[in-house]
Amino acid sequence: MTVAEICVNVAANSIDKNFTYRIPERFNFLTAGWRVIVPFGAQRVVGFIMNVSEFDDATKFEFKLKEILYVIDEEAWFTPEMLKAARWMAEFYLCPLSQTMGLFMSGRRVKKIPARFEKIYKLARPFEEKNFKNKPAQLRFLKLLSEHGEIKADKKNFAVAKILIAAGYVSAEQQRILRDSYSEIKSVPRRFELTAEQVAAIETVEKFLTARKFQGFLLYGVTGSGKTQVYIELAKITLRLGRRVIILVPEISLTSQAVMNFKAHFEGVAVIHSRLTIGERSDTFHRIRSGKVGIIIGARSALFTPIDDVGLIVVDEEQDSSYKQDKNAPRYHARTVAEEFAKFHGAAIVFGSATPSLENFYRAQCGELILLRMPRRVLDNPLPEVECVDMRGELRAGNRSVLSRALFVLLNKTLAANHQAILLLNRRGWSTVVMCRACGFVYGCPDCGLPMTYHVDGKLHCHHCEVEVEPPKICPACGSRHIKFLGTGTEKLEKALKLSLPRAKVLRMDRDSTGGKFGHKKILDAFANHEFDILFGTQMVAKGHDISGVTAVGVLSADAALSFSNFRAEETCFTLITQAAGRAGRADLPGKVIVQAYNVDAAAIRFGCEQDYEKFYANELPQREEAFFPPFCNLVKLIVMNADAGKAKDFAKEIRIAFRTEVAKNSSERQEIFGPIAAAIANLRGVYRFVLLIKSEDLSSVRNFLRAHKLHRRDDVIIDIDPMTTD
DNA sequence: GGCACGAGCCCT
DNA sequence: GGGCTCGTGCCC
Repeated sequence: MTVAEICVNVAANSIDKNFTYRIPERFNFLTAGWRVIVPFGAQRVVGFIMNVSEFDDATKFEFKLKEILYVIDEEAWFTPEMLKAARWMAEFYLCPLSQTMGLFMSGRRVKKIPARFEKIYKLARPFEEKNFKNKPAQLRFLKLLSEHGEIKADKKNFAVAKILIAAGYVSAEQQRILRDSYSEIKSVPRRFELTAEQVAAIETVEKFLTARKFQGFLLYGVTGSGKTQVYIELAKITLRLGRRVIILVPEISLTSQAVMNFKAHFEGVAVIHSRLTIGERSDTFHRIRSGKVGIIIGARSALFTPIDDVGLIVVDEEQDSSYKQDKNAPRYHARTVAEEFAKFHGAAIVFGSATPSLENFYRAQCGELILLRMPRRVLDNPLPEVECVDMRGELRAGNRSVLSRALFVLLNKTLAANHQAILLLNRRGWSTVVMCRACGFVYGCPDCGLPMTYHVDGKLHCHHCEVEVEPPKICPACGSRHIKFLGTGTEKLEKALKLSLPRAKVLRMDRDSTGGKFGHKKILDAFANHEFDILFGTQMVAKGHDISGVTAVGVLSADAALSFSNFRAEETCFTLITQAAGRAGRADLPGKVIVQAYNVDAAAIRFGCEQDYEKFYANELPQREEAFFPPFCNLVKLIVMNADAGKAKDFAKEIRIAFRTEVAKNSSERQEIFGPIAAAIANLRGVYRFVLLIKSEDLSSVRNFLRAHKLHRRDDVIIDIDPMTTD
């Protein structure tokens, strides 16, 4: 009798084991990696074969064995490397195996189902409250429905909805989820003379590529030092060896740029990211499987492309926090996962950055990663000159504008010379805070409580949950009419620029102005063609593009990031300044940068203006060690949730006590736990959230603890390994 | 996720 | 007593 160990594709934290099914004789070809349909309870679900084994026909199992019903594909969907990777991820991030397997299918969807649907409930006919006197849950649900119009089906509302559907009050519909499309980009190769440093970097990596041996590298090259050209040369070598290449960029918006660079040199380039349509994705997968593609470019989900024999993985701008999936499970860091995948494949992994993450630079110092330095710009272009402006001085001098006098002068000079400028202001919208002058009440999002931003459309937007509401005319707390709109976002900056530089053609780039297909690309192309003089916007204006006419850069509110009580605040601030400054003067024109800040003495601002990463690193590292933060510890964040604040807090305290007695006391390594404290989002749609923070030198004992208490199987606890924030 | 089961609750 | 609600635990 042949038996398969199967991971059922059911989205439930409570399932953390595989199930055994008999393989009928007609499916005797099945091996690990195939996708099948199996009976599961009363349902039929998709299952992934993890393992196949033989048993004596007389062998009795403790349970009644069921049979595999159907086979989905014509070949195994998962390669052995993919199975290994999914298993490793589920263990490392303490999430269900089906979830990490799902990543390799771009979600849990199965190929043969042509489109993606979600079940929603709608009100079918009006209801009267008096008819539901003894049915509080039904009434609550009906009220929610009439409020929101429609509600997504989930585990909690299933039972109530079923009753109401039977009674005719509610109808259920399958709603199709549609996605954006992506099309082809063409470009012409540019000839490059490699610098000595580029050649040295390429030769170092090449040794490991030809040996097909795993090794990690940190390509530390200043902005404009030609990192992309190194990636391209390494890709050529890898393809010559008959192996594949994965190029990761932090965001989907940066794929166009990367694709353009690579298409100039290679035929088989595929783009994979989460916004491809279903048809495009399956076409791309088909191209990859048929061996026509050697290079995959994309955001973090490109790691999960069905591809075998990977020889090189590049993680460009490796310090970027977009590589961490924070909002939903599995909360993985693409940097960590990419490196583990490289190990499975015997591949080289190259982390590239002008401002490496402290974690990786530390590892390079320790010799764990091989450090490849490129301290000079190509063609010996000079780094731009940076001037820091103290905005307190501007106020004292009577300048209340968002632009300092120095920046105003620089912009005028730049315009007069017919050059271009980039301004960075890392906040969207018009006003960043809406506050009552009488009592200090700050208007928060009805869902998550975070401060709401006023936009020119006249509404308050929550930048966290996309909620929009009308701004209050009177203060909801004290009734005062003195509502004040504070802080400056990109929309207000736009007006300020148009007023003070009326002849300049200005172009705003932020999440609100980059909607639709190729929103980013259209804006950057228009700017590169010099249809505009000043490009301004959020951090996306500072990321990885190379526009030759830009000689001036302004960083407004450079110290804004420092106001967050995050141990990475200094690093984020430093990186932003350096990356923005790097946009200036990349061609033969010298660049000039003005950094505006209040807190001009902060180390991040000082070293940022000097564009000196290593000084910043030398200053920051001892502080991390002193405070026992990464790279000196591993962080694990637990968010404990409950509609009852007391219950959530009590449970969190129980966990803390257990951790201290079971782990902290018995470990020879340093193990600490802090909290519970209210989470940054202290209340999400009526559910209270408390944070416990674990700092550990030995993650495995932390994982054992979490498993022993089955915390990873609960729906009221979020486990975030290597979180980006500590609240 | 979906479903059965059963303890507890209100109704007539 | 009976029907309904809602939480719990199982599914090879």
